[in-house]
Amino acid sequence: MPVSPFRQHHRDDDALAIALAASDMSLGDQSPFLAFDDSNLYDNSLSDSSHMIFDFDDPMPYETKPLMSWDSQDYGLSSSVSYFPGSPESTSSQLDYGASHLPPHDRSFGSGMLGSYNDAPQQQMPEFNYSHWLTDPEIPLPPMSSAPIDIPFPPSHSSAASSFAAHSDNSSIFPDVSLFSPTTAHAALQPLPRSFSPGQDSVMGTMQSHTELSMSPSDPSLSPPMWAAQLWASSSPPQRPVHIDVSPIPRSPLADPAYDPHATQRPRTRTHSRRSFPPVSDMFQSASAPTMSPMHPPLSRSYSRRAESSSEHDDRDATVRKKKRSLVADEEDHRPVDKGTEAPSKSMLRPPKLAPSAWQLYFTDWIQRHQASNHKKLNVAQAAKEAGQEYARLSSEDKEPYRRRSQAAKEAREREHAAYMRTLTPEDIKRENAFRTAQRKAGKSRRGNIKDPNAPKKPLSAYFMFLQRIRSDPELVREVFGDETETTKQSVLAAAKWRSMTDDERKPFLAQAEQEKLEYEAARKMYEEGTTGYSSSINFSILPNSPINSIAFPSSSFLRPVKQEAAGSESESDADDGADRRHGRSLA
DNA sequence: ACAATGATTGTTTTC
DNA sequence: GAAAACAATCATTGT
Repeated sequence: MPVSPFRQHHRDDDALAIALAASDMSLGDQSPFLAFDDSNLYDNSLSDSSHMIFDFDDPMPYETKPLMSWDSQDYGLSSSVSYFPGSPESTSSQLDYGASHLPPHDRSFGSGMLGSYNDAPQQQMPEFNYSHWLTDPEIPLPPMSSAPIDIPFPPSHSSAASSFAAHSDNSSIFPDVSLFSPTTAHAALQPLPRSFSPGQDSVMGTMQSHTELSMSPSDPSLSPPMWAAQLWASSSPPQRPVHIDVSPIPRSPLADPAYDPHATQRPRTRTHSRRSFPPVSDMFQSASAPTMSPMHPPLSRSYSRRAESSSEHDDRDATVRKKKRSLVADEEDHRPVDKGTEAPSKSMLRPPKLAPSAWQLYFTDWIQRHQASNHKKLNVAQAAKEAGQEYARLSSEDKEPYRRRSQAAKEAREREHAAYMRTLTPEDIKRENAFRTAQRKAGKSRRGNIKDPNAPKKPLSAYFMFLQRIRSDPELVREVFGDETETTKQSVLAAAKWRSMTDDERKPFLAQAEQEKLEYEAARKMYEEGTTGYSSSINFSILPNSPINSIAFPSSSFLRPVKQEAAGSESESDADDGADRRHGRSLA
């Protein structure tokens, strides 16, 4: 049944609070690569780059060493934090994440770890073999270079008044819309075409008055997403001016759950990128970043097996389950495309490797232990079998240290990966997706495209809004899905329900979708113009407390032959009567 | 192709 | 070859 809009206005605040909380949480996202600003970069505060996203166990970094001005410094650092899978004893010491990450440099070095496993002379730096696994969440972080922008909570007036205002206004295009989203509720106060910030000092105010700034939208009529509007609008009372030139990161924490004040202000263009962050670029260039330079053709052995697999090995038919691969001559490999616009023949991405699982940590320990006591070469398959059996026999407590190390590594890797993804320019992503698309079309891979984490998310369609609505309400779940728990079958049921609904019943969802689409378009436009620091990857409609949950749902009772057929009514306002009435009821 | 969902299935990771 | 993490898959509609 319809939910009172009264609740909803509190939800507006809730949504903001959630978003703030999310942004707050992301403060903990302490990847060193997020700490960039120019000063940091140039005064070699890379000191913390011990959270390596480099793949040191690859031969290449050594070969390319001369390209890296920071190498010696960082190598030293990395070794100091390199994690050594030592004995179980040393392992358990890892429980203390404080300083315990420092490896016992004694026998670990001597045994040469897995490096010596193959008698190859890669003792050059055996300790780097696992540095990419290294994760130490507690390595001291560099001082924050920029303070986060204070985002005030929305003023209380944004609550009750707005939706009522919208309701009393029948000329509104989407009469019901204010009920559905926090952004739309605010939109009621500040409709799209209007100047959305009362403060002259607001970011957008500044931008609009300096349209020639590279960071400002070229189209002054362009409105930001409503959430953004609210953001600055709500800062009115004690006006807290936010100038673009003051804040290096003109993005809204509210807007982006992944917001991180330490975050790199991601360069929008390649050239800008290279110019602004040479050390970073070099770093990524050498290890994790897309290989840009034609001087460095793809290596025969990639840095990352994962990356490699996404490129060179994508022709494994195993990855293609149902595609009937047309056996057309594979002509795409004949020309090593580097046109930029065309699909490259290889993936340029070098994301950080996966963190080792508890098992993997155990296994490397195992290998090392056996290597120390047994000079014969081990058969890896045999070793895995034996170690696997031993691992299976371990008690939960015995596994715990490994689990914890794995967990720490995983978290760090996650941060690294997120940081890495944020460093990708739209061009990088375009190129990679072109590659993946080509691979898919050739039947060589099924991997999906990657998404720009900085770009605004596509809005949900009306039907998906509808799905959200159902999933958000256990009662509706029961009503529509019955006992069906499989999501795919639920989709079928929901689709049937959707099809059975009248236009009037769909109206609120359509309106909501329409509204979010507008906001998305605005956000996208800003993003594409490179003006945005705020990219909302947040989708308000899916937040737990989203007002979408309050959309009146056409319950079975509602579906009974209702007289409100309003058949011929094609005008917006007429067609919305049903929804209005429903909300009206709940209001009364 | 992608938005959400989550159980299931297949792939990747280490040597 | 091991175990576990990761990622694709499915089913839907609308853009």
